Amino acid sequence: MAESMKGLKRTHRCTEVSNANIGETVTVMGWVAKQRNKGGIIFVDLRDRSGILQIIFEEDKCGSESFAKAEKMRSEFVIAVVGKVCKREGAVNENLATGDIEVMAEDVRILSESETPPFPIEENSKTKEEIRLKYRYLDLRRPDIQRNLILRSKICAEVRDFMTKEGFLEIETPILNKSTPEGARDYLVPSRVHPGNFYALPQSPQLFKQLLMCSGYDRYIQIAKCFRDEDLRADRQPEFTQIDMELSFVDAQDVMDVNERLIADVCEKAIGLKVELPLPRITWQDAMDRYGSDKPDTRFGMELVNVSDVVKNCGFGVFTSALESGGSVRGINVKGQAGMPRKKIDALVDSAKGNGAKGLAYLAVLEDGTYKSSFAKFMTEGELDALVKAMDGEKGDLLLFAADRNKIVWSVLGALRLELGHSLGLIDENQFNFLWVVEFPLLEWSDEEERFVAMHHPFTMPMEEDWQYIDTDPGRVRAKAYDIVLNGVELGGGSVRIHQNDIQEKMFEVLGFTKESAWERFGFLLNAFKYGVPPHAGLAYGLDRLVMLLVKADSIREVIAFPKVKDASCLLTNAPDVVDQKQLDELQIALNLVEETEEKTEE
RNA sequence: GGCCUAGUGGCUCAGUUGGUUAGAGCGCCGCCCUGUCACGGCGGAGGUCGUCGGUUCGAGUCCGAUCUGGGUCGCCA
Repeated sequence: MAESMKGLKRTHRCTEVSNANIGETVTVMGWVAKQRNKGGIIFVDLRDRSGILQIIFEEDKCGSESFAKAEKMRSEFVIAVVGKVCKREGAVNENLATGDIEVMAEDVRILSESETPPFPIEENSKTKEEIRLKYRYLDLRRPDIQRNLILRSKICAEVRDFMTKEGFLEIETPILNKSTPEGARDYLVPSRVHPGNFYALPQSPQLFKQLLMCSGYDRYIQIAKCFRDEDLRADRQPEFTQIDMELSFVDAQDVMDVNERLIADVCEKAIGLKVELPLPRITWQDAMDRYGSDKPDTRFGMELVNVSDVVKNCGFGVFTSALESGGSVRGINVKGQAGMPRKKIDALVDSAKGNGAKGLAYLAVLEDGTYKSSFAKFMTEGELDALVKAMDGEKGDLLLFAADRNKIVWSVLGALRLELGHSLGLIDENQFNFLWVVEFPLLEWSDEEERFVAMHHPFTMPMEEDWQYIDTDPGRVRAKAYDIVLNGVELGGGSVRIHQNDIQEKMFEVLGFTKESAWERFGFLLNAFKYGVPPHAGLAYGLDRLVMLLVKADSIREVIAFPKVKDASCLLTNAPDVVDQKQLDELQIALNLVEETEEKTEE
């Protein structure tokens, strides 16, 4: 039976009670984590968001009524305890912050009883995520999740504090927006007042923050909810949070400078991590050439080596034909793995194929100096020696090669490098390697749409020295865009924006927009630019990813209070769900559901 | 949409080439216990093996489909 807390006021959280309070009477409230009944004495571990405090019940101290309540206490009962803080008579518990004290109960109330929870409320839960998310309100009681969310809150507070001191203004932008269907799929919201018309939830506050620059707010920041209707991943949710910013009268250097200091400040205050500044920088081209990725994990080596020149005249057709069709041959040196069993190598080949490779060539430098290789018979000894030398191959090394279009070679070897880095234990989990990737290509060829698309977005400023190639060789033009990467995860990205009409119009033209369609979609921004627009630049972080990495979680769901599962539904609330016909009628929406077709009859 | 992976008491798992009544730890319930903190002791309850279909004398185990989580590719300007 639930009792009232009338007349009681909590004086401390559990671990706020300390040695300094010995002899004092305190009132603590929280959840029963554990009850240990020794017969004449009952111990209760009381838990709240601060941690655990031991309560002790003895009948002659607390009275028979309270003792009877203590006897019936079960896990997750919510109780209030009034009692005296004592030094422990028994052994000290080194595992608890409050391990050398306890509260001798004098009065107790059971504020709320609890059914037995479906899974234990404890750290390092091994419970399936499905169940954890269904009972997320219980899962969120677990100390490690609580620490994650508390740290997340601290990071947000620190970001606001730091940025405010740097002269940034926090300004909210709308959630109900105009749909601009370039980029990710929009979440649409129907309008009751304008039947047949839809708002879109923001994928990011991009255009609004640029408008704020037009309006003279100079330095803007927002911790902004964003929405993208795309498939989920371990580090991707359909709704997520950005630390979004935009600055006027700055260049890329200024943006990176303030953000490095922000990162260093937040890391130090949140987890006591000292980040050395300035952060390393690498061009996009170097990142691809060395790591096969535009978000390199630099915590280990095994860099890619371009051996195209070495093998261009060799007898191995796979290599030469890749080169003839404009591709490259590159390799990685897996140190000391020449003895890798055939089965494992085959698994690597399969995973390379999964990433788009037609195959994967290997060469093991055995301890006796001979080679074991999938392509040795196609090459002369001299060619093999030259290749091994180019790869810095020593006795005991395993060399892996991919030959194809650059894009495929990079992605195959980049993925392989990461896979091997993890499986061979080459990664120091305590290392935090931040770096900037700069000078991204402005445009990217889309096979699907058979045109160039913006790699970042259509408002990204090209580099002056490359702008001359925009007509003759658009793929060569680099952008004033930068990404910040931590341990192989893209933490954030941004760019200097175009503020000149002629460049913007040219961009739209290159991207295949007609003048009309550009104005239809972005007219409000282009109009604003007619009335005096300052040069501006910005950046946005994925807050969830930042927190995830700082707490060393392996999924973003561990740092989001109520995340969605793989198919973007919520196991707790069962959203999304059907709605009443009445609601649809009001919106004048008729459903036109496509029936599941059965197309497995023939054969 | 593709590929990979998991589903067995409340939780986490084991379950051999298909073979009697499907086991363990934790949790839960009852009794006992005045210094426990992974408390301890004794006793007990609890499972149509995700679902449907098939093969078989016989299916947790084999086959097919399907559902539900997770990872990944596509996708994410």
